[in-house]
Amino acid sequence: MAQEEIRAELARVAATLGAPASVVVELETPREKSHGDLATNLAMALAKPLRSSPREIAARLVSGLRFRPGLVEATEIAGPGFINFRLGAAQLVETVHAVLAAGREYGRARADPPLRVNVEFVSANPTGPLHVAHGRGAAVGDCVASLLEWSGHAVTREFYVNDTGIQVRLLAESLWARIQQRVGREAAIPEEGYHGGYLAELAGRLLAERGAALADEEPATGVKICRAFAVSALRGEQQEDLARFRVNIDVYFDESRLYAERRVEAAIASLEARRVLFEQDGALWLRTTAFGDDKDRVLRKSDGSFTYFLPDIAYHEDKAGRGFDRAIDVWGADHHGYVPRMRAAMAALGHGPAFFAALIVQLVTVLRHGEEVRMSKRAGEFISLRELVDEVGVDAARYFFLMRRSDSPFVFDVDLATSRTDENPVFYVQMAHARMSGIFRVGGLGPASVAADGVDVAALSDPSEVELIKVLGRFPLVVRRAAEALEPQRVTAYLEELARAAHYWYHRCRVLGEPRALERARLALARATQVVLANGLGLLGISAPERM
RNA sequence: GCCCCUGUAGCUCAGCGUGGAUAGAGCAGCGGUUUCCUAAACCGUGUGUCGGGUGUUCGAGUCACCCCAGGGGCACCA
Repeated sequence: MAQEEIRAELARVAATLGAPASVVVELETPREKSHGDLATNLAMALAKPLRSSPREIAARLVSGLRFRPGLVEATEIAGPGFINFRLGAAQLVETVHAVLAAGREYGRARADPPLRVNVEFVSANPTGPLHVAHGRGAAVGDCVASLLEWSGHAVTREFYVNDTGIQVRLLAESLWARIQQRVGREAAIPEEGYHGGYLAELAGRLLAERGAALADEEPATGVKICRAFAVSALRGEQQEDLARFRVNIDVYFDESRLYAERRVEAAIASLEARRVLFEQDGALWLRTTAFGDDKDRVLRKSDGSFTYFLPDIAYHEDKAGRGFDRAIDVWGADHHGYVPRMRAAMAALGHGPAFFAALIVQLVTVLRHGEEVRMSKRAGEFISLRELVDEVGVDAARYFFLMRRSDSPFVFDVDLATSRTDENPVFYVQMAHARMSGIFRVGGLGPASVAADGVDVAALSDPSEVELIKVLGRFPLVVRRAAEALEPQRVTAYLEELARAAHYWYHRCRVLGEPRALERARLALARATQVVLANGLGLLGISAPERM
């Protein structure tokens, strides 16, 4: 692509001027059209290390640049030292060619070096159905994973299952109480337990499976049976919900495995070897303050039991042990205070700062008919992911969850998500794709039959098509930036911009029935636009409909 | 009390990590054009204390510090 060629040439010339390797060559698309198609602030970034004025350096850079014919039409130095590039007209056709040649692969990149990345998300306790906030985490985690795949990395999608501990015990006791109630006995659900109606339903299923005699078991035995049944049933439901939400988890990692494989002891031993543990007041502490945390943390309490922090450390150490170069966790907002200590623990174990990253997913509130739908898990009333998907569909749900930064609270407007107007961004983007498809349908042409060969450059001269092609050309850069920043909302923002350019072009330029050369050129552009829209939507896990 | 997040146009938000050219988009509003491969689109229209202040810098929405407002977190809980 033109961007990569220009970037490489800038880097080459900068090196001949003695630029340090630490200065990264970045190209951007200027807001102001008169500033050209691409611009770099490289000369300004080099001003300090080269001890010269930005404009002087810019002049030396420009005089050294050698581009192949047709790539760059004009280069100019502007403002405080920007170098602006105006691409040659042939670049437009090259973009169309590149899109059509790469097809479904357009926008994918090769990583250097490719990394093994573990993206852990949702990780809900197996204590109930997934709710809307899990849905947001699922969409974000899945899309971040896809972005990294598109950038050439090897990604594993992972879900951590808390199958031990107090929450699961309370779940089992709550189900046991429901069993007792079913057979007409007085039984109270533990105060801190699970009061949702789904447990009453589970109790019915369990009784049907095991017979009424189950209720006469010793409580200890009964609770144990309840526990196994509930965890398995609820986990199964969560998996179904995720599958329906088009999320495919590669690895479900059970917390119990950490104990079975003695990973917890191994983690203590590793920390011990690094001399970052100390004992105080009968407890075992990790000196996280030596790694940026604001206080030290207990790993093993004075009563001998572990805090939750320790298995979490063991779990992340296990990820490293499985060969992952990066561990990216998608956590709910209530865990954000946990980030510094986990980062500190990873540093204490000798992992570099790039190993661990946490994405915080903020709360979701649901708006229906202009009113907030209140959610409270404790009272057993909340909107499940399933209900939301039933109401708005997978496409709208995923798109909405992805269109804002994950760390800012999100108001999900159900009415907007289901509206068939251009105010609804997912409708607007999908409609652009459907319109491109419509051209081929009406023309009786297979989209795949369109080739860029023989396309007459000069034919695509309307400003709307020049603009559309430039937007198409930016897609690979957008994907790369979104992957680096772990920010899916950059892709939705881009798709809206692309859809806008496509709708604009569609209304301004007819395709079918134009003179032959022009029709061919425009068919190629329609196909290229369709491909990029489909690729972008596919990256987000959203369908690209042929008609709507 | 300490920590984190948020604060940008009437509304919803980009932009902040890597400071850079007159701070952007969508929606809503106002004025106009058109009704054609999909169900409306297009053109024009913005006097924003970038929450406030101080500082660093040739240059700050972006970095540092302080303050204000809203939300979240704080444990030998999970």
